[in-house]
Amino acid sequence: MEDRSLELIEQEMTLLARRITAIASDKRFGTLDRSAYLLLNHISFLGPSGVKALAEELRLDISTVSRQTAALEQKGFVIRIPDPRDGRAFTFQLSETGTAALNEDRQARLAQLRALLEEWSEEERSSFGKLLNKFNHTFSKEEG
Amino acid sequence: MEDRSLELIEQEMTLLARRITAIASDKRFGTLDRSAYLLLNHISFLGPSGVKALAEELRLDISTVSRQTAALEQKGFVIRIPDPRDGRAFTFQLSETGTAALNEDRQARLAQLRALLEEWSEEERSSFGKLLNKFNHTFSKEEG
DNA sequence: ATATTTTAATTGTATTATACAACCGGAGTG
DNA sequence: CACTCCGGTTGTATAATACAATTAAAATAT
Repeated sequence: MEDRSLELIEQEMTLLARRITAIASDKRFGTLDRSAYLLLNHISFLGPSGVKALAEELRLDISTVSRQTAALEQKGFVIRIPDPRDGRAFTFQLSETGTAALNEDRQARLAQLRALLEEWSEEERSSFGKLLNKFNHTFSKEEG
Repeated sequence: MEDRSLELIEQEMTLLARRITAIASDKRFGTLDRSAYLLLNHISFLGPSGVKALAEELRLDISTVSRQTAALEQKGFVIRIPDPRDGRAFTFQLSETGTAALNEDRQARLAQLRALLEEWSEEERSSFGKLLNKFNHTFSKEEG
């Protein structure tokens, strides 16, 4: 295996993580805070989910997700549905408000990304998306 | 522009940021905490730098970097060098201890990444590295 | 030359994201 | 039924971060 590729990936990834976090926290884009967007996004992606599943997917402690979903519920973005088969468990699903807020935020982020990647070739964008996707999947397999 | 690529990039990036942060905070790899690694890494990359330059590069508030560099200095990982041309300014440069700690941590991260990307083709790894690098540069141009 | 403004950095304070540990109550199993 | 396991919440602590106020040096303007 070529070490240079690895080194480059490692280097760039470290920086990227910080930068993504920075723009994701930027209040100019949408109204949702970073953790809210992350969670709503994943509930939308996974479908109605309990805190455990969300925590695993996002590599967060269950207690963290518990608090964050409680906050989302309190703001009316998600609805807590008791699991009929298990008296302890719930799933959260997006409310209409939550769906609307998520979409609005997502559009804002997409617009920003679109501007950023304006000068990239279609081939680069497509390839980048696929590799990011593949990386996240690889990650899930090994770590999850 | 194809919206699907954008959407995929946006989606995966959101998740990726969370996952990278999670593994970067994992104490099993190296001894440096996340912010220490990030900073030492960038000092090593940029050469001796002041808090302002580091803050800009990492999109952090100057006060944050000031505290973090102070902590690094206190631990002996960096040395504070007064700027001879400006009585207010300093640069930080890596000490031997700092260099050693950084390298050790970096090796641990590389080993993990190597395992993760074991089954990828060399072409994929190389392409991923280049695209990440390009993305960070694009970012710097537009945002910085 | 002095006064004003700008700048590099630090420090005070508050917030958010997060983890770990203790706990509660329902589910599954011997 | 007793014991253990599991989903979730709550208490508590810490780390990362931002914004505002401050300090002192440098640059600029009068």
